[in-house]
Amino acid sequence: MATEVLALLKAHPVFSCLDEASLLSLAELALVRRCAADEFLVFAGDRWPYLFLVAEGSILALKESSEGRSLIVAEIGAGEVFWGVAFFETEMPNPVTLRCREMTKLYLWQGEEIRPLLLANGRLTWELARAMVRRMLRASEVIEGLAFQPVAGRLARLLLEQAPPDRQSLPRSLTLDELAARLGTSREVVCRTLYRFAGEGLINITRTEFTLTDRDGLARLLERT
Amino acid sequence: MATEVLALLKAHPVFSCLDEASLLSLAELALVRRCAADEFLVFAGDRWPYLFLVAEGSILALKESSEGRSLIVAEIGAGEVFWGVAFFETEMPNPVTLRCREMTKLYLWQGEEIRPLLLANGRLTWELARAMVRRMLRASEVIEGLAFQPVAGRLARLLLEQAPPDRQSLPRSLTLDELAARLGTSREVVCRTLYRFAGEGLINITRTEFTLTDRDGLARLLERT
DNA sequence: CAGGGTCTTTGATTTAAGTCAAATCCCCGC
DNA sequence: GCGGGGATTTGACTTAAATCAAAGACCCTG
Repeated sequence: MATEVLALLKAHPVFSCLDEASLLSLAELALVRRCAADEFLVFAGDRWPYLFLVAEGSILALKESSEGRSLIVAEIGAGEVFWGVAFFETEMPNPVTLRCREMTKLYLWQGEEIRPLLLANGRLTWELARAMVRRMLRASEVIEGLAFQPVAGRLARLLLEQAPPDRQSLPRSLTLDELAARLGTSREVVCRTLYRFAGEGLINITRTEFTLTDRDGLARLLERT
Repeated sequence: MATEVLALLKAHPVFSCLDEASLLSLAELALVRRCAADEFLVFAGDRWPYLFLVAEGSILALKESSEGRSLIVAEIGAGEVFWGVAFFETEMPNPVTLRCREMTKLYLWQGEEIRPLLLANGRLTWELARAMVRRMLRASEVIEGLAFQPVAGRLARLLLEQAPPDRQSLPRSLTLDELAARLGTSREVVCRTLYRFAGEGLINITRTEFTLTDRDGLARLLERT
């Protein structure tokens, strides 16, 4: 089955720089794992020294507060790489919990196993560093939203992101609780804000989908950053 | 004057892994820059492809909202490295503004100049990646604070961090505005919260310093994460 | 030592958002 | 077609925090 990993590696911006031999040895070192929806990969606070590549499904990186609220900080979809902090800093506990959003298949590599490859291959490590920077940019957006934007602004942005730019409608695939976790608020507030948008003619709400009737209006809510 | 850079590089966890020759060529490629207090290095939104090492002074990484509020997300002190996003992702605008907190001297390297060194030297790139992970951990704490903790909790943490663990008192070196920017709130709220702490017997306030009279009490404010 | 400027403190008010509770809706399997 | 369970919606209430305004305190300079 090494064929699948190999194909994934070859197609991936981080790994595609490797020569055939390195790709093969990487493929050999890979561990496979399948997780059911809602299954946990790591809990925040655990040490978890793995780098991984999602083959199918997707994984949520989230933080939980002791009062039971949670905040989703990233979604790692098929074809993307992510890592536990301990992959780099061996003794450090992970700052986020990783949970599968759906049935997910992933390949992982333990830190010590592939460190030699990284140390020997500057290009690979460089590409990995770039992937890290891109994650950091995302974290940066989260911080900006939490610090400067009211819930309405964050919700508007989420709606705009989720709806494909060409289409105006998006199916209600996320529950209010999930939306709330992505915004860092509660389901009630999300619900009210959605209906406020509807009242202002920005969106249309039906049981099965949202329709963005005024993209510019939504975008205007973001300007106040 | 290449001696100073060289000494700094040798002492630094990221660069100390290099051999003498690489260190020398790095030292030669270094640009020096001196900045006055409050001088800006980059504005958020600019492209800025540099990696830098602070020799003296310190630099604040901050975000600003259009309403004039600002949030300090990191402080880069003497001996530490940091980078503009464009150092890794050439076309990306920087997510934070960098501003000198005081008279600061730093050495910087332009992306293209030292990329060959990084690509050729996996160990160096690896150590840089680790430095990135440590910054990411910090960002993660910021997110957690903003998402789950009230201002009081964030302030308590800041006080505990600023006071050396052995001493109980810390000079009031930061203005209320600076404190507010570190917490993501306004000076008035910081002021009130400080006096609330004083009223609860957690700290003592004088014009020149704070005294932590009840560290455990402050720490208890953090548990509610 | 007077005066301007910055920083701090306090009060009054408003507002966004969190919380608790309850009603309703809807999907699904039996 | 019926009942149960999760998800949604709405109302009422509370609270943390933002905002606006103004008064003090302090420091430096001329």
